[in-house]
Amino acid sequence: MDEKIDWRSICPISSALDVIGDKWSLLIIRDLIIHEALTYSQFLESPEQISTNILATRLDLLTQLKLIERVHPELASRNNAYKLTKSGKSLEPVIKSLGKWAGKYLSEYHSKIVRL
Amino acid sequence: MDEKIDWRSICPISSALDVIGDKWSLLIIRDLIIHEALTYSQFLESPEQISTNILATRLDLLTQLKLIERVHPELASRNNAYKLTKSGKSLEPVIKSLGKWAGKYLSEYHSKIVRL
DNA sequence: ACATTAACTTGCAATTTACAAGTTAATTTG
DNA sequence: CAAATTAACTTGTAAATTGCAAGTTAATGT
Repeated sequence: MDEKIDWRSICPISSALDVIGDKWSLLIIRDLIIHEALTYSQFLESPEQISTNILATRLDLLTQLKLIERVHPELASRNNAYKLTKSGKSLEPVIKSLGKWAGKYLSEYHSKIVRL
Repeated sequence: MDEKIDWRSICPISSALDVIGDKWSLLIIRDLIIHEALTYSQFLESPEQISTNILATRLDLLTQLKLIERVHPELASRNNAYKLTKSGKSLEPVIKSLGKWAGKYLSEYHSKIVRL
């Protein structure tokens, strides 16, 4: 599977969204910030309940763009966890400030939201 | 039009994505960071070419959640621009650091991307 | 060696998005 | 001030994406 991205413009913000502008990609990154390394089945345990086909295509795309990689690139995929690359790790401050924003400004609409 | 959000979990990151986890919402915010205030037609001029129905539904949702508001709430919609609220404005550092990330880590895949 | 399980893949229905065209009310123009 | 224009949407429908259930395959455990 070799996914090509259709870049909408030269704007870096738009380009970031061309890659991670969806409801799932940043949750994968979030899980890897929290847990350091996770296998395919472990991603499925997150409370948001991603479906298997979406998880597979997102892991592929994030791997292609080198936001994540296998812990043991030389080995077969079974029990071979994913971890963040430097690129993926550098999204950590973005994701954390997004979480802080949400805790502050969305709690009015979502009473159970956790505030970091 | 009264859109209800289906919050996937209590996680603030997940909740942020429930609202702005798509390819267009943050571009609307981006345009308002750059231009301070924009009308419906002016949003359509951005290079990414959002379609009219998507723009209308996103403007509604962002208005409902008070990330944006009308410049003149008391007047009719024609020529009545939108601007950021405090909530919307506070996404500015998130969006800018996302842009910086993209300029640095996506230029390898998107040769024309602009680096901030 | 046999059963189980992890990591996907596939098929299809339900949603969402994209594109084109149409509607309505507020200006602007003659 | 009547007619033409335009801003701000709305609607219809095709295309693409997502979500759900089930199936496949290879590795591992018993």
